[in-house]
Amino acid sequence: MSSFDEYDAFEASERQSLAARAMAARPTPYLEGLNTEQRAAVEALEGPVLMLAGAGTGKTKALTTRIAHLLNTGKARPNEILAVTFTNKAAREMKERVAVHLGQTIEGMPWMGTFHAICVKLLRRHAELVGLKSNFTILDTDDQIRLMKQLIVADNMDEKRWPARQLSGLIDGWKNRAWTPAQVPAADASAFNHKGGELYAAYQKRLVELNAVDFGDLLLHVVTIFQQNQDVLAQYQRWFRYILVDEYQDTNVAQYLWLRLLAAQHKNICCVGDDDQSIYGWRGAEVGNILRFEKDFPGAKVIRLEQNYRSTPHILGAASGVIAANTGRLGKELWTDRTDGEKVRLIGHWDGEEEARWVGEEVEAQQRGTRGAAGRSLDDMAILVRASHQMRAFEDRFLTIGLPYRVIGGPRFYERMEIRDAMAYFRVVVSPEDDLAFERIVNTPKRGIGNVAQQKIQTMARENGVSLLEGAHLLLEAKGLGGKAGNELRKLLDGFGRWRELSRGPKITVTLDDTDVLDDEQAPLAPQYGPPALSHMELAEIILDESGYTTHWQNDKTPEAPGRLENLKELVKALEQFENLQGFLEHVSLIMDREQDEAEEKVTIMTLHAAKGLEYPVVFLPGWEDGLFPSQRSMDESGVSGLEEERRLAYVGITRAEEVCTISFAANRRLYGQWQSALPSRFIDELPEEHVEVLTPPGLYGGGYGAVGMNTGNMGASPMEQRATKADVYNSPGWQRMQARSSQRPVSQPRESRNSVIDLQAVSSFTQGDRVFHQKFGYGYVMGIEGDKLDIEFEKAGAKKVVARFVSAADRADDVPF
DNA sequence: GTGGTTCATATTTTT
DNA sequence: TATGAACCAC
Repeated sequence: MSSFDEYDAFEASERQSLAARAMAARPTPYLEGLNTEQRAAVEALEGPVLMLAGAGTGKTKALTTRIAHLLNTGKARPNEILAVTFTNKAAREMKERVAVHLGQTIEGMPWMGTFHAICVKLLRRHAELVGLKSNFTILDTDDQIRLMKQLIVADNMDEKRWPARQLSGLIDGWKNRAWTPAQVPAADASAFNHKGGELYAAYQKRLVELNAVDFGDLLLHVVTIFQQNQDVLAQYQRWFRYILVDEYQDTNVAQYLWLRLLAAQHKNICCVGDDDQSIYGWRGAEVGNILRFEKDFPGAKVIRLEQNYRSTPHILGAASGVIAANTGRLGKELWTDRTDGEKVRLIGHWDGEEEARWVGEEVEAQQRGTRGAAGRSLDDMAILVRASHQMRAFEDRFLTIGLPYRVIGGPRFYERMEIRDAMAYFRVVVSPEDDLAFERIVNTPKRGIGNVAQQKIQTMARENGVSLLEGAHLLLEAKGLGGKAGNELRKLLDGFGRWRELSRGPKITVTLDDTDVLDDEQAPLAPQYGPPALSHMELAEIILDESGYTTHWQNDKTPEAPGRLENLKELVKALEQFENLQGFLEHVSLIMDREQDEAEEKVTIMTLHAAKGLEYPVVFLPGWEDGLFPSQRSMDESGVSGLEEERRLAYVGITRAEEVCTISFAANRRLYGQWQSALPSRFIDELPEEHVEVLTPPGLYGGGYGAVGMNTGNMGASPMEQRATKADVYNSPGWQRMQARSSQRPVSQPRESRNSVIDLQAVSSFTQGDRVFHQKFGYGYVMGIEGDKLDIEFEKAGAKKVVARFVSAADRADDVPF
């Protein structure tokens, strides 16, 4: 603690001369090539700064140049700058680019990283202040849910009616708001069968017992420590002279509090963000944080970066037109001095498969080169969807035409079952008291240690107040488990004993020097053993082999098995970069991504969320249908703010495109095995006409069909009816295919919420015996009417009482579109 | 304790 | 449709 005061005193005078000298002596080549606003953002080093940086305006450039400038002018040493990002990727990129600006690699910027990585570092130093030991483990979502399930069962609750997933979501939400169990408002705590608050408290207690934290805890604990220990907070407040935050619009309350506490001393905080790109409200991000910045930090400079270096004017115009419909924006309009480029292209299709087929052909056309233009690389094209299930149509299509593609998202490397299993083995070897890991693999692969045996282990462990592994030892000693289970457990325990021996060399005695510096890479853990005779990679292989885990997948006949073995090999290879298993496990919990470098050119398919921050020359935005995008669920759950977040997602999507942006929609789509029809997205109505070119879909003549949706406010009649004749549709290849699949013919199905005309008809016109359709229950007949409720006998779902407006008439005409 | 069956369920996701 | 979890029969 005192080291800080000394440091301050020592530095105070020296710093000034240092800065003066640096300014005078060091050139600032990195300032060249910045525009006026970027330069202002870089040079406003003192005091709070809000950098409102629109898409493609050189935000990262400004941010990294600012850091370079801080260092170059001697305002701060590398270890006095706190620079936070959300993803490891962003942190990595930032480090690299700062180094480029300075023309040298920067020696240790230990406080540049994700919120979580920085919090781990802080928490390991001060763990004891929240009842943890500094070697706490970080649980993944899997562990978290298993733990909660145990608590729910222990509370005699029906785990089916009250799923652990839901509790986990609830508690995560509370942690995002920086609520400890004691701080959860009564109204919220009574959620989850009035047990939410209690279960949260029980969960936190259990975590401390396990010396474990979940992701939310990383921030929550650090905020708690700061709030309850003025002296600790004061250290860091003084230490971090300059704070920079990326993607500020994505911060949640806990992160906001964390930043506000740390910035309170020097107030040199620079937050960069774009309220128009706030798309993570559903996971706790508070747009309010960015909207409120000037109030939180009086005298803040607000700098807007609006000159866009990415996209053509038409693309920007289309994006601006859409986002303009949102309210409560900080206000910002992208512009460019470019004058080239084609309009945003809009095209409607008969169904999702036709849409996929068209996109496939378009990708191939772009690859070959169109209208004399040079062909493009597949790497330069991306298909951005709202929900991952939309990817399938494209994958299917691309597989059949042999178009190479890559899917971003889906289960990450470290989230895969086999990787988690393998890591659980490592965890037990490294920390024998890791009960959750032990539980995970005690019977994986199947070795006959089932529920009953596991219960016995649990009981033994609990009665003696020891870990499960220790409990298992006691159980065998007490001869409490015989037969196959006993034998197998014996073998497993012997294995763990052996592996643990192998994992460490001879015991040596070392005194832990209690350093209090803040600039080391990580808090050193005292080594108590010499170097082992075996490399940790060899050890990992031995563990996986001897435990029978490798064999398990070798014997597995499912098509995924070879891939899983491949992943296990990858895992062992990944160990190479770490000194030992422990080091690996400590880091890996925070690094879930592991992008493999691919040589082959591929089109990218991903969600709009995953695309934030990326850019592609050619972008396809399929599935712009009301209910899908904007998503019905968002609108149902969050009303107008949900719709506005969807709109921001549309904005993010369009602004990913550099040269060519193509929006499309389909009139019919198969969802959960049922055909659904939909109207073009309301966002399509919001595209300014002058920036859009309507393409004619294949198989249709007369054009107009693709123009649907350009007129706003069309109620009742399907846009298709307005613009396309039935003959157009019947002649389209999509329709003909549809005829062939008579069993799965699409049904026109009015949606519930948007079209009030249909709703009114529905309420007023049902009589007994009517054939009706319900979104969830399918077809049925009205058996009785009670006010606005109908008794319906559904063909599949049986008898239900349903509110009339959720049901539509299903006469024969409804079996055919229009 | 395992394996096959049925049943419900169905955004967006980083750390 | 298709996936995962829960349940029941061996």
